Amino acid sequence: MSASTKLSTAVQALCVLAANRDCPHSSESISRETGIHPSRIRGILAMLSREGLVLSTRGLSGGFALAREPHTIHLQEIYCAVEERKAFHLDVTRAGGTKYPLPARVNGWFLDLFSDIQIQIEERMRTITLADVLRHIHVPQS
Amino acid sequence: MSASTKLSTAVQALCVLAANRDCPHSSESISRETGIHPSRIRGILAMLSREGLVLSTRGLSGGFALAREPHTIHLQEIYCAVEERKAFHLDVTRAGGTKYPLPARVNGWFLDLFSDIQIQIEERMRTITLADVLRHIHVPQS
DNA sequence: TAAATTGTTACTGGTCCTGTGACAATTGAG
DNA sequence: CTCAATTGTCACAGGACCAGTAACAATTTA
Repeated sequence: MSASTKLSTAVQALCVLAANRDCPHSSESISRETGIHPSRIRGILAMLSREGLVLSTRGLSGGFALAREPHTIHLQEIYCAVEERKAFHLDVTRAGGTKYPLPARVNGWFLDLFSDIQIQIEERMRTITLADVLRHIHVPQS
Repeated sequence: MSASTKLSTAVQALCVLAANRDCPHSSESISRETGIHPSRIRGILAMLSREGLVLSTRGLSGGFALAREPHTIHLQEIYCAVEERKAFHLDVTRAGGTKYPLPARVNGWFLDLFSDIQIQIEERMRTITLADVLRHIHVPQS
């Protein structure tokens, strides 16, 4: 698969944060709106926090909040924060080496093609912001 | 992942078939040139055979051969013959239903976006033929 | 009749993802 | 200060998918 549910979970959580920016949201409260396990939400929002997309504070009345305006948060950032692997990649564990020149050459060609496609996809995702998503799914922004 | 090694294996096998079109190639002989297990090659070439990309004959002096000219075989056909899953897809096992409207809406939006990207990728792969691959990896065509 | 070959199935092992629980670290309230 | 709430992180089990391999029936030719 190209995109795991992590990406969807991240966007859902960001939508919750964007819907009400007055106070931080706990993983519990986000879970109540999405049905996703709080621990999972914490794990994914921690990744977004490391990339500076959300702010997190511990302790009483702590929680998560958007770090920037929704129209400045791009889908590509969310994707890269959450997914380690490339969107479009090829498993080339079999190097081939000198014994089998054909697989080495074919895999090399594929790697070039796929990294090219990868760039195309990321460019496309860079044109979509969290504000666009909110508009499309009709979530009122505060 | 987006593309398994099946796609690479399929292209490698097609390159072997294209390099010498005079006689059918057995899975054994293709294995000797690629290092891939004969059973795996048979499985993948059976998929290509079902889609009409290669011809297969059993029995003595049987084997596999290209069904069409290399410049009429497009990468997109190979891909679709070999991969069940979409190149760019999202696991949306969690339907959400009426209890959680947010995930349902976000996942629906993602499905639209991804099928759009999928179309882009397939269009790109439709512009690449087996003959192009052979040229790029310097395999002489007979 | 026998040998060679494909087509298909089953099994094993590995990797990744999801869901879940647990607990230390941190922070604010009283 | 003490305690409760919260994040950050780790560990574990279960499932899905894939690669690699072996085995065997079906088919075809010599």
